Amino acid sequence: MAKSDNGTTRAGDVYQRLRADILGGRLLPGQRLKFPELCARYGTSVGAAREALTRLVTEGFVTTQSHHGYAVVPLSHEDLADLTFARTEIESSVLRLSVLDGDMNWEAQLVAAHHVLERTPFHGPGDTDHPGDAWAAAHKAFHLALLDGCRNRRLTATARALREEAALYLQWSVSFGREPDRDIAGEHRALLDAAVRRDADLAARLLREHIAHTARLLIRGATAEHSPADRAAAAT
Amino acid sequence: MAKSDNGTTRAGDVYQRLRADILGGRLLPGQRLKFPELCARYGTSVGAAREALTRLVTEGFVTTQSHHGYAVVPLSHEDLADLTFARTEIESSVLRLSVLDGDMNWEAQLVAAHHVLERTPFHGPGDTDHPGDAWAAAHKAFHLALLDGCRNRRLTATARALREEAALYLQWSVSFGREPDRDIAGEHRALLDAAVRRDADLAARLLREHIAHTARLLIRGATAEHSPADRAAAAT
DNA sequence: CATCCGCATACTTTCGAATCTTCCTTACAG
DNA sequence: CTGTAAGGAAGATTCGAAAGTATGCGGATG
Repeated sequence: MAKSDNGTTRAGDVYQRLRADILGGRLLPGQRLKFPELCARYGTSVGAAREALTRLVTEGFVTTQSHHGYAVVPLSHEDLADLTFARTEIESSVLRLSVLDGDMNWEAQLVAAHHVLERTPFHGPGDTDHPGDAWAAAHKAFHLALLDGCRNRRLTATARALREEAALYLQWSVSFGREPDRDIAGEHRALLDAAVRRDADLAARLLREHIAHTARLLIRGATAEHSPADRAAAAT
Repeated sequence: MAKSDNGTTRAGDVYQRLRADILGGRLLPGQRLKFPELCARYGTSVGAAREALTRLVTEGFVTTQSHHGYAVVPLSHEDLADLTFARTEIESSVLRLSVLDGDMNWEAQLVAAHHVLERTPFHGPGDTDHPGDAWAAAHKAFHLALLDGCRNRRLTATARALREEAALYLQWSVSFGREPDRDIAGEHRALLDAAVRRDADLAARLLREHIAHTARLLIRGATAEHSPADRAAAAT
């Protein structure tokens, strides 16, 4: 939303590192963020940490209560459902607009992103449960490319923000188990086809299903094993 | 989005007052917000002002660039079009969900809000151009009541945030001129009827038109007379 | 034995001067 | 006259200790 002044200021620096640590799973959901710890961890003063935290609060990665400090936002099935539903609504709307508004350059970038995604192996080396980093990056790039045709800054911004939040859940999903009968690559190809053929309604519908499908897997995985909240509590 | 800790902390207090001053038109769009001025105006220290500003940035009321300070967000026709389009998309979606999900209590609150709106005179005492404060409040309450049936926190939060942003444009619209053939009260009544009759699609369509209609008036008024940006620049 | 009160501790919040960056003015050379 | 560089002023950012607030523990009381 706001093109924050990252990198050039101390506070912006801490903000980025803190954000990366939360999204990267190095800080656990629900974990309290105390100033003494933060200052030691990032080698800054209280003021800088405070500013970084207030930004993360408005982005939904951190919660706060007066005089009770800050904490990484806790994960819950309920919240995942809320987030997923919001995403299906907004992302599909934005995609529809994207397909209607997108110019040829958008199409080209989209095809390019899909090309990369298609040729990137799903699994990282060794791990057969989680998707590899390379695939995750290509996947994200493809979906952002899908939305990029939409001319409306506010809509694309909210869609992207929700996607970032969803990344938190992906990080903490115990098992990103693949359904045997699911064909993720096929879903992406179908999305690409609908977009290039300018079938906005079909594209929107496909995206709704795509998101809902992934969310179902996450919820099932989290329910089957320990919930993220449990793990966080245990590790604290 | 975040239930910020207003009121209980110093920074939260400044945040609220600053926000009210921007929305109330006491701070001009595009105006720079320098720390010495702010500290004098609100009787606080640099730190508190800074935190308030960072929050307003993420809400879209203030902009910032590294080492270049903060400023009230500048208004423009382009941005108004962007905002209006985002609102038609999101508010209509949320209203559809609201009509589908809302329970009897929601219905009751909605009817109550409409009752108040219907009996509040449009014009304040004297002024025949701008709507009166009482009407504006009732109008806002009615529209919020419309959206309140939606169970999804994120969607309702974004819809409300966009409405707040729109309030900024309303504040600075030179002439909220009424079209002779427009029947605002009738539009509201139609919205209420569709909602109570649970016709989600009709309600959504009516709301789209309602928002677009109002925005057209704003744009026309702003184009006819001085643009808000001009006035802000002149007054600076 | 359970409950309540007060104290000690840890943490959050606040402050404003010191530091650093940027922008504007002015002087100088080409 | 134009373009460039140095100096100065204005303002943004940073720091960390002081002040304020909650939490948890221990002892006293019913």
